[in-house]
Amino acid sequence: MSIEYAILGLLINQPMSGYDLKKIISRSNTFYWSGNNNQIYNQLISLHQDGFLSQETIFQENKPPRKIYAITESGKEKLIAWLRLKPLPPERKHPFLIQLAWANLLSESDVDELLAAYEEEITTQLILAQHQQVPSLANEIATTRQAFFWEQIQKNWMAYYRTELEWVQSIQNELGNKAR
Amino acid sequence: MSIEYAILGLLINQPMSGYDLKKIISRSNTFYWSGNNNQIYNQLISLHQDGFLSQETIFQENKPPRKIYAITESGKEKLIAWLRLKPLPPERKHPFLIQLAWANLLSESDVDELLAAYEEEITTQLILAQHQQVPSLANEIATTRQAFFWEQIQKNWMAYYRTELEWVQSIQNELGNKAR
DNA sequence: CCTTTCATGTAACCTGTTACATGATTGG
DNA sequence: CCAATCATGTAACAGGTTACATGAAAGG
Repeated sequence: MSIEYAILGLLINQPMSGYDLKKIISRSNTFYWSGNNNQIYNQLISLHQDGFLSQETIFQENKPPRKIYAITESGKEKLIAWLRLKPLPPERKHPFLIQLAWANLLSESDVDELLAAYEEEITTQLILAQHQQVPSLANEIATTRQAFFWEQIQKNWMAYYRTELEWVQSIQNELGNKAR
Repeated sequence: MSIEYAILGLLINQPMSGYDLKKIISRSNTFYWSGNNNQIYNQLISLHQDGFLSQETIFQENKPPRKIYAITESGKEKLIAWLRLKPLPPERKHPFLIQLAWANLLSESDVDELLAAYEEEITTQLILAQHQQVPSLANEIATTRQAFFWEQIQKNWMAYYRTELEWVQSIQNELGNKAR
């Protein structure tokens, strides 16, 4: 469960409410979660209970009160200990590959449509990734070192989608050269 | 839930038991599932109940009986209908990117270690993908058209890991050029 | 002797998703 | 007037994982 650490990391830059975290997480695609309530609010409560976060409630006029969470020393230690762990390999769920695996059951034109639809889908994702703003930079750049790492993350997503796009286009080319 | 369709697809090539499916699914990395019992056996039962699979029990000497499942006409229709659906974008879980996002909290040598560990991890995955055998080809090649699609799937995995590897190596280069 | 293979199945659990609920305020 | 924003929270469910259980046979 690394959403736990994404939360701790975001709270290093500045204290925030669950609502703020939810917005950042659901709007970025670096954090691949939907940013749903259940996970974030429950995670905050349990991190708070375990002393990794402190919490302060701020009452506002005409608006619901905000619960602001800040990371504690032990929270920081927990985060840093995790950061040093051997990285896990990335996981991919790729239902389109399952579709392709039995695409021989489809007509040529159906396959063409499938490939075109996938190409479009990835193109959209690539454009979204290009305009993706780095959340931490949106507020205050912590250090140039952090900015460097965030750049690398964005590069990773771009390279990922570009590879996927080139792949589907190469299939289209090969099919085009053979028959049509 | 596309494991459902992975099962239907595998059973198009030939009738099989849950045990056989489990082996194929857990040994290939095209199918990203662990191939655990719960999902496969339950899925088989529910597909059978809905008439998408037929089932026959074969008793053996000195071995437990096998339940052989075969795809029915309506199962084939279900599969083909799904194959024609607009493909979903691939999903990635990439905890290493979350680690990198706050890698500025680590020392330079810790970061170097992290990157080296990730590079090694991906290299291993790449080698595994190279030696990965296509399950359907292992038995009988259905058509050259299917063989073509399976090749593309393997290419996708290879390109995926190669991109990831080049990415991490480019970070190592940039860090190396700056400081050391 | 211990592990693996064959073959099916159950139980408990974790992660994550969608949908719902409240209730005031702002904007098109 | 309807939708979105602010802000927290609950409930139900889907998808997937690990671990356990059985019991015989084969292999190192």
